[in-house]
Amino acid sequence: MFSKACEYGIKAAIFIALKSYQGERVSLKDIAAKIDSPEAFTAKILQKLAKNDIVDSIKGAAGGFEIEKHKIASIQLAKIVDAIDGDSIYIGCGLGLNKCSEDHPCPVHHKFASVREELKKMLESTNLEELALGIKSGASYLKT
Amino acid sequence: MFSKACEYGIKAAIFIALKSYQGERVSLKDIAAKIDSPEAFTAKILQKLAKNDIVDSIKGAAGGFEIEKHKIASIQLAKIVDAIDGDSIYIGCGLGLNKCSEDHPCPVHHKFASVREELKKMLESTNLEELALGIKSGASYLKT
DNA sequence: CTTAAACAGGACAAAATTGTCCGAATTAAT
DNA sequence: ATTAATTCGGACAATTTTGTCCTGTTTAAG
Ligand code: FES
Ligand code: FES
Repeated sequence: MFSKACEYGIKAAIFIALKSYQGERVSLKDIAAKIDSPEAFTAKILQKLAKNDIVDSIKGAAGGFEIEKHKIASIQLAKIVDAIDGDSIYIGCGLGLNKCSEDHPCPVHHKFASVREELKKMLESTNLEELALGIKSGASYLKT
Repeated sequence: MFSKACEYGIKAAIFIALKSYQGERVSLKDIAAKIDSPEAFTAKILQKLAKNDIVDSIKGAAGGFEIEKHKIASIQLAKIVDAIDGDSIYIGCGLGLNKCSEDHPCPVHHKFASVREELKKMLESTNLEELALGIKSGASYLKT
């Protein structure tokens, strides 16, 4: 469904949000350990998140990643997915036609488009804050 | 969402169903041309569909692929997807945890699982016959 | 100022997916 | 029987995705 990069990106963002909520800045090493992801690969993904203004990266000793507290609740899952995987999941044809359209639909268009719309709505209506709270409360987990 | 292999597989199955409905057997070359897919790669996928008893393959001159008419309406999209991509799309965790479960859910589990369930229902409730009829009636297209 | 901790980013490597080629086997038609 | 049309399947190649490594830069602390 999502690429590995996107999975790591989502988990990393959640973890950073959680820590930022508690006023802590986290290092790459910490992130990778907590979400169980390859460190160097995760670094690339964090660069993308930083370039897309989803997380802030601070260089130098005592540096790391953080998200401004007031932004946490306003970052939707959709924004992260879009930053990493692009928008093909929202607008691409399920059977790989050049372009998904009502005028020239593939055989599964109508059925597929509604599921895709569900997914889109879900991603747009879910924000980092609620996801981070789930981790904090022990209701959900980032690994294993 | 689906792999390329799966996309080709679905389109191929629809085309074969359409022709079988009209009592015609189709060759690999024909299929690849009509669904706009690489021929040799499509051959591999058809072998998988044949091994999974979704299509029948007939060797030799005047050979090709077909689906028994009476089976067309009973072949669900889910069966094709499962044959080619496996069941990870149904049972895998959206964030890549080893195992999706209620007991140890990832942060998006509840939201994701319901979309996934929608997808599953869609795939299970859609059969080759209706898809083929869409093509036959000109309501949908297999390429461009 | 020096050092150590951290991110940035380019080059590289491994693995998975997608795609190609070709010889072998099968079958219908001549 | 021979030939031509066709699928089968193994080996290979290209591309994309995933993952690693190393050097450079930034910055806090001593
Ligand atoms: S045209 Fe295929 S999903 Fe819309
Ligand atoms: S645990 Fe992640 S989707 Fe169920």
